[in-house]
Amino acid sequence: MKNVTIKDIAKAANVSYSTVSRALSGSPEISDETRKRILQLCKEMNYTANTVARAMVMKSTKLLGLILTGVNNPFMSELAYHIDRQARARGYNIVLCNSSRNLDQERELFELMIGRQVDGVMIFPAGPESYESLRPYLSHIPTVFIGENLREVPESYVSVDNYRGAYIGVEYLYDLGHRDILYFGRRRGSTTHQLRAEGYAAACKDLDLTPRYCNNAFPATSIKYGYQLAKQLFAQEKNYTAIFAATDTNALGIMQAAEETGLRIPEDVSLLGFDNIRDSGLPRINLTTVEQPKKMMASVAVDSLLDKIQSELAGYSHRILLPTLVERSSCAPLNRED
Amino acid sequence: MKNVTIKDIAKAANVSYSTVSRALSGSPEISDETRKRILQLCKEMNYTANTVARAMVMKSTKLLGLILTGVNNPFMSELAYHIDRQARARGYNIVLCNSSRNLDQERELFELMIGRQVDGVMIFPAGPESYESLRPYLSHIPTVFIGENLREVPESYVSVDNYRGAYIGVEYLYDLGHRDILYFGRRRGSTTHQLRAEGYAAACKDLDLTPRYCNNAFPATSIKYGYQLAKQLFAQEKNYTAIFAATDTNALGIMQAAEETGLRIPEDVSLLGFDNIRDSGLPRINLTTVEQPKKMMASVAVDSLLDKIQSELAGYSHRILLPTLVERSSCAPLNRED
DNA sequence: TTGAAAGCGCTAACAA
DNA sequence: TTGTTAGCGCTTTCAA
Repeated sequence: MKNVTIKDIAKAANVSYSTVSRALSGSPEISDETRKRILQLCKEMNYTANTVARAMVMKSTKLLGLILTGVNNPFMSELAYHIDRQARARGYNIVLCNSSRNLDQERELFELMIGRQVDGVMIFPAGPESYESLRPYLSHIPTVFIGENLREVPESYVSVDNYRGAYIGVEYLYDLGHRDILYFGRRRGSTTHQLRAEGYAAACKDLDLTPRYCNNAFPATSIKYGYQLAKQLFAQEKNYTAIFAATDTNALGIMQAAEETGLRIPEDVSLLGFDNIRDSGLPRINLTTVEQPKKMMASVAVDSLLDKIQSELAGYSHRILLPTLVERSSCAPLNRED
Repeated sequence: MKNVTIKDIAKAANVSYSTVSRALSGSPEISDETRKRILQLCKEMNYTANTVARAMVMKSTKLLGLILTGVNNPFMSELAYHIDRQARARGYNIVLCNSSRNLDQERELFELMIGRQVDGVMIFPAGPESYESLRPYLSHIPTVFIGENLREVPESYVSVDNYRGAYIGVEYLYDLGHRDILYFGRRRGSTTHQLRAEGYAAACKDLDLTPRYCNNAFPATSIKYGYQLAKQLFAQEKNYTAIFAATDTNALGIMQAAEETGLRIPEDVSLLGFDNIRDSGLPRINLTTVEQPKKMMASVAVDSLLDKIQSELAGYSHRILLPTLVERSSCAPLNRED
């Protein structure tokens, strides 16, 4: 079970162990002949370099922390997948942790990451308070936030232009003929949601539409909460022809409530989502939605982080990606009789 | 940016650094007074223990490798979530990697894990060949396989009783009145699938049913392949009243094809899945299915691995969990007129 | 081109 | 109860 070390190789090759190190690291200060001989020996003796020992002297673990609120969430699991691929291509591995949207845990995880000497961390924050809560650590370790817009905060993040996404969504519905568009699931205490609501409001203003809201007082966004909210909504009089859901999970909840209520989508009401999670493309669901480009976000997140690590520069960057509309079949043109 | 070390604390406290180490590790060979003083100082000076250095002398990184074919898959992302929670509760962290079902990458990943000195690895194998392919490493590092049954192979694994699951599924359909049950998506080259097919066949035999198969010649299981296969199937004459899909993703593909064909589920044909992935519980989908208990699998996987790590024992264990039926609305009773 | 030796931050055996 | 010291496996000066 004991692994063979550089010393074992040195002994076998009858050289000093610094020579072996040189052979392995591809240093030029070594003769071709000895290098070959040593490399050959390494293969034969089944040598695997000890990354931990190397990390200790190099002061770099080639490890990146990834803190998510939960990988089980389909949006995040896709993100995680792409982040792993991108990081690996750049020679790094991922230490994955879930905060369960809990600020205390989140802080604990950050300390853990620091103790583990990861070279940097990517974090999908538990909430808008995360920044304040994590601030003491941010000067100790390169960090990039993902997903949430931190706005004026002087830390790196990558996210989608949520304002613009909502704006695009309203335009799409408008072009389909809709004039009464309900914004469903507005939630306080989330910058992301705040920005989406602002984009919606702006588009309404520009297109001369009356904004209507169905606010989400629940502490989070989920299918269940979306469902409960929609049940209440459908019990009231309907003064809209289209619903713009703040998130796809909300939209999924709406679908369920609609089905039970006998409301047909898109015949009786059009439904537009935001995020384009995996579920939205499923048969029978086919939700038209504003997409967050997850693969791109992952790629940009890793790149930003590595830039930050390598440059030693204490600056920060805000990378805002443009969302696009993914057309499926939950929105229909409105034949207005006016 | 430079982190404070045990030496800095020692200097500040005016003690030797082994004393600091003792204070930190909760050793009894130290006076309460100095311990308190040191701990206080650590807090003030913002000391975080360097896990890498500790790992080096302790010969344990408290890191567990997790190799999946892809976290973006909903089944695996749930598994990963629970594995992280369970591992963390036991003081370990997860290094996550995706093999993309590629044997070469899988092998590379394994070497990487060994180099990183992880204490053990959990792997959802790329295929049934994985065991042979990874064999050379298995003696170097405690490993447990997840998901796939390896049958007679002398390595630890945790999986669901796929044979029994299929059997239960047929019984359920039988109790609903179905006598003509098609097994959809049988695939060679996967022990898991093989076992499910065997369970199906055995149940048919015991219940005096004629087994019917719709084989999957595609290299993997996915919604897309399920859809393509189902399209072919629905073009032929229908000699069954229920379809038992080998996996939920297959079932999802069937749903899509059925929709296009005008076949109603469950009115025209009942549909039963296997796995209970997250999507199956979505509104409008509501797939009745045989569940793999993911949380339990995660928990058992972590426990088995830690047992193996701690006991130093070179044995292995096969943990087979019992699947259960999750009833939703894709299966209907059959009113037979016989 | 190679070897000797220091040191990364920590634990633990041994001395005091 | 505390200090001294060796050593984990590696990289990297500095000498030879």
